Amino acid sequence: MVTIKDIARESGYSVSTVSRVLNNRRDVSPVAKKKIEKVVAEYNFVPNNNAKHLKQSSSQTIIILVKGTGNMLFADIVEEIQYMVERTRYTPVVTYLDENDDEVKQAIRISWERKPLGILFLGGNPANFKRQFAQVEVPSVLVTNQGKDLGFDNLASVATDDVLAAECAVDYLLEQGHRKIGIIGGDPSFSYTSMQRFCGCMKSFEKHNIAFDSDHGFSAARFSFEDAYHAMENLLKKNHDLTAVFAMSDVMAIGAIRALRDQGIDVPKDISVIGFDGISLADYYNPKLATIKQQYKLLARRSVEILFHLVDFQMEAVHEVIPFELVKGESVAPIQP
Amino acid sequence: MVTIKDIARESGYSVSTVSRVLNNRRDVSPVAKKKIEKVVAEYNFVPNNNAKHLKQSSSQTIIILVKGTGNMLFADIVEEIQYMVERTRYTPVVTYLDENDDEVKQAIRISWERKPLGILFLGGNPANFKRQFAQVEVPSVLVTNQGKDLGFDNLASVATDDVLAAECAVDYLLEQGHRKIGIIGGDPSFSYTSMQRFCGCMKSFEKHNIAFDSDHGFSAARFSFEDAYHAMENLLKKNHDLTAVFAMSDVMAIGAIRALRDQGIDVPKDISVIGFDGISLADYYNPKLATIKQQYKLLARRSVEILFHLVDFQMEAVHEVIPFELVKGESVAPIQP
DNA sequence: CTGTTAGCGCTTTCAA
DNA sequence: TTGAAAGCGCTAACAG
Repeated sequence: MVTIKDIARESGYSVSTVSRVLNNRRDVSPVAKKKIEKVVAEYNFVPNNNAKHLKQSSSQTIIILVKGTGNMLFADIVEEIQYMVERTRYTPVVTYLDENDDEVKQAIRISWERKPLGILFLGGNPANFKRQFAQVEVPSVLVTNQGKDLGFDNLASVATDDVLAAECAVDYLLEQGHRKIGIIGGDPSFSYTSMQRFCGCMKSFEKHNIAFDSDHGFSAARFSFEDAYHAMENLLKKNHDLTAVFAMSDVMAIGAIRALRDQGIDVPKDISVIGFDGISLADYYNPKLATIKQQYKLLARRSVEILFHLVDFQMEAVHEVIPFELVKGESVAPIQP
Repeated sequence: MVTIKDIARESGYSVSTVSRVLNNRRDVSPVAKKKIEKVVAEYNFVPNNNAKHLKQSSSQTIIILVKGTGNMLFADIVEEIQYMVERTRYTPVVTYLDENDDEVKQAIRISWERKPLGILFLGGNPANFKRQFAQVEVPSVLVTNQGKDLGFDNLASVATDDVLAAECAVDYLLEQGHRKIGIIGGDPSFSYTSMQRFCGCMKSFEKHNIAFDSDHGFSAARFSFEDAYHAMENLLKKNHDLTAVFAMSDVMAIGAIRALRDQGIDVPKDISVIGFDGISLADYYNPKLATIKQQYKLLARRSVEILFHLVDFQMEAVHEVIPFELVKGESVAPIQP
């Protein structure tokens, strides 16, 4: 492999001058710059990042840590964030983590290896933050999860109010006359988000004086079509008089609708279904999904802006709530008396 | 940050012994191992990968290079590949590349930085391979793209026959009596895959002696719901007597169906639509998509097996074609005479 | 503007 | 079984 030394030798300059050119420093004569760039191109030289980051004491990098590759809402947010960061003097670096990874552990490792200026967390478990976030010294923003209760002064957050949004979804079903409502969602004891949304549902039921038996009315699933499909089957078995379902994500809603249709049950004529997230697929599905639309562009924009305030001006970490929107779609119908 | 030196000092052993323990070498006394592991845990020590890879002459890593985060077929394949590699003595590392990145350039950089044993390319442009793949010295497999014509002896391939598969899709539409067929796909001059699939369509038309005017009958789009939606609108404007559409991906098919329905056109009663890929969403959509199902599990399995043959036994690079399956779904109906 | 020098944290000989 | 020492390729003072 060709190294910076080779380039130095071939160009007749020293390694440091080559390094300067590679990093676009201005304290290099145009002649040297030109000559070195020529040799670099000729040899197809690519600097070794390991060596670079090993030595480098800081970078212009913003890390975007995405937990869950398959999350379509995150995909939209990431794209928007990348677009925004790219047009600043910082460089976005997207890193995808497995659902089972500890995002905070990874953040610690990455901060120490890459020395980023800031980190944006897409998805994440508050438990992991409580345990170790103190070791992350880099300004960070928790996106789509509230971080106020965590109380770290280098951790801001930008999120939809999951409790309120779920409450609103169930309110809508109740307003349409539904009383026998099923819930499909993530396991509240593992997924904080699911727990929040579940609480929202309960608030709505209580407000309307409706009894809800979670043994019967709730069925747990991971956030996939297939799991939701089975959860819906499960729900049908345990409840013979359901008229509506709240699914904690649009993907789940679609899995549920498929399960219903496969049993000859029409949506929304026989059973209404409302989802959560407002991913683009929701609009392309048949029927168009009723859902709680998270404003992904605004989530992205505010996250970046707040991170930059932390990075550039050492501003205080704020916790911002982004309003959601109830999209009525076509998958919910009123109960006919 | 705590480094290997700190661990050495605290444990009373030398840096080399610590390094041995960290890398699970067997030439360490159980006593030393135990003591060092205790200190490592206590200090929450994580080795710096930059330093590690900088020095390390080889690793047990298999790199999975995925071009296109949003590709749902790739998501399925990646998951399967990861699962397979994890249960061997190798470590899978998934790296996502932007659609605009040069995957071969990245492969060169990564080989040089990470010293992997092998690389699996998901997606990629033959032009990039022609230009620079010679510089990749690591055994590789091109997944979902044919690599036979490229003629590199360290590049195998495992793919669906795109030409044949597209031909089969159009054959099916013709068999159902359709004669006015529109095509939505990627730009054949940029996307090799799209070009292949387009050729397949042409073969079918020629075989059946059907004239096809690509100015009218073809509309280009990127592989997204939205682009396909507009491509479909476009197609409708230019053709008033369409009875069927071949979309080069399931995502495109869904975008197209939405566009049709939004104009009051029913699928499949008024116009039939067939997709390509066989992603899980195809089964969950309404109507269930007619599509060409790529056997993603088999693609994944054979890719890994073939790569291991290259790595472990320096076997010759083979080029395997994986059979596809025509799924009839519900989105294609015969023409009623 | 340019070169010399001293490491970054780790792995890997080589000796002991 | 262990340790000392020599770098991996690069950046970042510092001196000129």
